[in-house]
Amino acid sequence: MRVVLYEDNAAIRDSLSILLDGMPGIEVIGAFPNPVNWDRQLANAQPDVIMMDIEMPGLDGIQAAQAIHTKYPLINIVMLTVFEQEDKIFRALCAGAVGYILKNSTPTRLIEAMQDAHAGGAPLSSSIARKAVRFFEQTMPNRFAPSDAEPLTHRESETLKYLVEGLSYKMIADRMGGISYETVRSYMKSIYRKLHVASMTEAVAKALKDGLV
Amino acid sequence: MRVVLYEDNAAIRDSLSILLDGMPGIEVIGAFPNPVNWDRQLANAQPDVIMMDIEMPGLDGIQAAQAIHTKYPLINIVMLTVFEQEDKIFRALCAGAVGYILKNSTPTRLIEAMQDAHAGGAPLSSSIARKAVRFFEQTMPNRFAPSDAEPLTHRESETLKYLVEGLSYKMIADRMGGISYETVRSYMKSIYRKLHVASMTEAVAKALKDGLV
DNA sequence: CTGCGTATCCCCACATTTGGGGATTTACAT
DNA sequence: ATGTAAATCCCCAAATGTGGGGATACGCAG
Repeated sequence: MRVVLYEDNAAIRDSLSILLDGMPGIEVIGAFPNPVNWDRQLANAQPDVIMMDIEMPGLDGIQAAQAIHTKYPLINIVMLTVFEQEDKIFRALCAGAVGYILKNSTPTRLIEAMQDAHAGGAPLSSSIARKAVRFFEQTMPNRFAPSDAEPLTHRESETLKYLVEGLSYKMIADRMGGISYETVRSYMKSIYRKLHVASMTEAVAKALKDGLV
Repeated sequence: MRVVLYEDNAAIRDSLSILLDGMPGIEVIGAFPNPVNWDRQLANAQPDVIMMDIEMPGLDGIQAAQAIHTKYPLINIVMLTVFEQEDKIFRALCAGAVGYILKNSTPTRLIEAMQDAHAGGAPLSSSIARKAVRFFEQTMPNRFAPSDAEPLTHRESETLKYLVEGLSYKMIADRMGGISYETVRSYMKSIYRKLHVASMTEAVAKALKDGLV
């Protein structure tokens, strides 16, 4: 398991480096005080896991995580932080981080977390995992719920998808292979009936809230 | 810690009962083959944790979980299942379950899971936690992201909120204290400019995707 | 006091959506 | 073969939204 560290505090960075490198099966191939040059630093290194401090002077670890994750989606990024702040947790997870570990964790826990991340898990503390789980319920209470709604046909789903992308009837007609405007209208009428809505905005809101897209 | 079990297989139900009841600090106050009568069964019992089988003949454990969670939001519901099916996981979490444990887990792991749930954690296997975490990134890549968008004024946010609820300009005007249709139009124009959109659907989609509501 | 932003309102012309009717062809199952 | 569902197209009239201009009043910072 190849690891890269980003941590501004030199003492912590060195301790982590030594701790991780001392484990069999773990190799620290880079340890930097900040991720400004992540692109260059990761170009040759092919780390399996990155441990990223959130609080770094002058640079947001979460934004760095987002950038890195976009370019290297296979690298498992674990955020490291002192405090358990809900907003940062969600921002980190949305940015593509797979784990969120507190700095005061035991060395054993830290190593476990890295191995967990590498093995396809998501190292989160219990209370953080609970916050994440609660989020599902709060954000999408209907999503995946057993629904009694009539299922949309293939073309109707397609229409709805384009609608959510903000296209007008005319644009949708074009995008669906140059079919007629009136055909799109037909699909929309069916969608309205099946979804129990009466306007584009309602359809879009329902599609997004219920995960129809 | 007071526990109630729902599991149709009598053998498994009895084993779990004995296993859990044998632990110090754990008391099994009910064990039933299905949750049809959950309302009566839970009225007098005040369990801290419910272990709910997902696959029960004639009754969906997830729907039961939803009903129970709605009435008793403080009870920690842990789903128990044989297979790790992604759709069921998300449905369970959206229904209010806090954990998702496989039946082939070790007795130790099962007990840990119950204690974790009771302690405010979320007992999920590594791979399930990863799926949940991935979900954040896939569903709301922009949500919580540091945004450079112009902030909406109070009235604009209000307008956008109603828009997402599916209201028309006229209805929004009514809902906002009987202000003029033209005023709503003004707000919409500002919203379009600030959000870089040009239609109600785009505005709604952006509002929901970026968590502006 | 002189901007600046916010909140409120107005007009016109044009584009788009909505609700109500239809229609044909193809495919698939009874 | 007969019916049902999907996919495709059409018309009309009315409602609604969009883009372009304005306007007044209020409060607050410089």
